[in-house]
Amino acid sequence: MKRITIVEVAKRAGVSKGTVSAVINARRTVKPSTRDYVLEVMKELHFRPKGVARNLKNGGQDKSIGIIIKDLNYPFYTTIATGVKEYANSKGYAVIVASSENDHECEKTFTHLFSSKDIKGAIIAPIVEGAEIDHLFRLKMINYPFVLLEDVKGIQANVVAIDNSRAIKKAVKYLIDSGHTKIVHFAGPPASSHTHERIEGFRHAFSESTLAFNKDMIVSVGSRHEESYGNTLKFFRQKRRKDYPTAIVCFNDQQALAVMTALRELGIRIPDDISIVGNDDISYAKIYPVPLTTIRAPQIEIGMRAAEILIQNIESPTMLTVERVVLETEFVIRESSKAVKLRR
Amino acid sequence: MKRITIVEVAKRAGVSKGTVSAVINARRTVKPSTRDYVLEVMKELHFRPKGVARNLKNGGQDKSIGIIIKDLNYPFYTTIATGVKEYANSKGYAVIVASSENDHECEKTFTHLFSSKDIKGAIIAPIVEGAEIDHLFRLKMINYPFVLLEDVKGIQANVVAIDNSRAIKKAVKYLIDSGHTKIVHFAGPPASSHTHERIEGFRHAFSESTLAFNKDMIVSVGSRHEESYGNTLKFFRQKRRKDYPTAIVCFNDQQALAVMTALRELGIRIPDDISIVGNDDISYAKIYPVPLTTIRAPQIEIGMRAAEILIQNIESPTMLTVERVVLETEFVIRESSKAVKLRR
DNA sequence: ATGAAAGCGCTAACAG
DNA sequence: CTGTTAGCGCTTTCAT
Repeated sequence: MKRITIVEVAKRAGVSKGTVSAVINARRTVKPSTRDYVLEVMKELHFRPKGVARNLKNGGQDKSIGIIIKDLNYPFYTTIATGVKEYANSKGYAVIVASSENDHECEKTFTHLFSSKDIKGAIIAPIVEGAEIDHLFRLKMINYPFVLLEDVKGIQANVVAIDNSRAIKKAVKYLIDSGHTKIVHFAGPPASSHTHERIEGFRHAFSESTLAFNKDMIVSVGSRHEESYGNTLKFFRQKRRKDYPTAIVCFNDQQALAVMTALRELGIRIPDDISIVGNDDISYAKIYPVPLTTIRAPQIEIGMRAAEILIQNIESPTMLTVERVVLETEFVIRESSKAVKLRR
Repeated sequence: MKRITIVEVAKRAGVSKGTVSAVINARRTVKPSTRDYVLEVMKELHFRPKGVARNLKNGGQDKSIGIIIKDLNYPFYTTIATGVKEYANSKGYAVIVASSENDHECEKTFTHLFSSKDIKGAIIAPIVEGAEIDHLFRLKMINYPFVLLEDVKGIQANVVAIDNSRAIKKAVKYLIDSGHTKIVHFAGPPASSHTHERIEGFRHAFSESTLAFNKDMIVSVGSRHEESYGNTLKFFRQKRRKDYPTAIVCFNDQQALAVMTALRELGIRIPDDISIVGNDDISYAKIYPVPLTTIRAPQIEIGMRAAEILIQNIESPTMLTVERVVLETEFVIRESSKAVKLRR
């Protein structure tokens, strides 16, 4: 059983391909009666014209780009996508978004899909774990324009990112400066490069202070809600109260929320007992149970810059040099953190 | 200046089209030295193979569907999309999402894009305002499978939706039963069909009670944050305290947040002075400044059902009968509402 | 290991 | 108004 084509329809309707084509395209040059009949036959045969074939002749003029994010439900990413849309739309590009949900296969699938559908280019928040990057090389081979939202080792490509290390450093410095001495970092998923960069930043902050860094200050907690919530509970239950940290630097705002929830459960007050600092500044951070002190990544700007670079590459007839832009973060102090009073 | 094709590359590299094709497809039948040379030429010419042409021969076997939502940053929609993914992935389909951002032209663009790229089908949260639905008719004409997330007058199509009217009715009934007599509805954007259905439900609830409905109980407030916030302020400022309602039924959770923010500004306490009821139950509703009493729409289930129907239609060789499924909502009581005590 | 040629399914002129 | 025909840019046998 093979696919039905325009030829079958033509034959069955007793007209020529050309006519069928005309009715598909709603051209007014077709006599209503034949038009209706052809339509009827199309319905009968359940004929679906193949877009790909239609586009071969004239096509390729649609302007569309794609963005592959890691989590459709994390506002950090959808806000970046909004930035992308903002710029892209202004240039006449439609943007479609796909989410890998942190699955590497999924990311691969989408890069293939985009290129094979002639989506003109892609912005990719890459999974960096297994360093499996054949699919990115493939894109390079076919000169498919793309920009990464995170550095990927081993490939030279456009990147727009933030300096995670510096961002965390700023936060830790603030904490230290405001008197905290028992600070821990609740790290993200081991597979994420963000996790490592942030750990690095945390560490560095100490090397620039009088406090000593110590491996126990890094606690692997993860970022999904259940996971982070559970790990936080565990962390505190196996500690005596006097060994509690006075400040927690969280991997991101999502984790911070789970941590807050757990602390509340444990009867630990924020910020009186413990200060919490998030990361990202998603739009909901300000309405958190306690409005969250956090490190703002300029999400809209990230999206816009990425889109700008991407579209430049798409429209350039020649190969452009690879760009790498690193955007600044901003430390936003809200109510989840405070200076430490002298010990009781 | 015309587009570079495989022919130019072949000519320039002194090989045949077939060979170039082979290197593009990373076939191992090409001698490394010629492969490298061809690659070089490709780079030089900045050649981007056209996916559309590649897919014409074998293609059309990729499994992909799209969903067009109205707001990329409203968790209600992204959660539906998550439901879609869940089901679709289990059937081997990739899903891409597009957001119309409430713009009708945008919706149209995406339906065209999807069908012309041979995305196999679409789930659409339609803008219903201007009843401009040529694009949907076009989809029907080419037998393109799609399912709507909202009824659209004048077109017979698959729909999976919730009963907005009944949902609100439940909420209002609860409010009335718990002693509220001064209830208002903050309505959504006039263009949305949800707005009208919800107003309808609000109205109906009264006809089934001893209280009388009155036009002033419906206040057009909108759903975007700034707008709702401003309108709420305005509403209360032009009223004397004793004329304040005791309960507000909000259009959706997003609006409810803006309303809460405004009330706080005005020194009105929730739920002591006024009860607030939202609509949707987005995941953040439970961490609102005051955890929000709301009407839960089964977002994941909506997505999954829609995907199921869509994929059935995609895979069926014959035309299936149109389905219309209406999912039940659930009233979730949290802390933003309470029974009314006898008047002070 | 590479070249030559026959399509893939549709659209776009032109003829008629 | 409708039929005819020549492609669109690539993939794929099948020879060589």
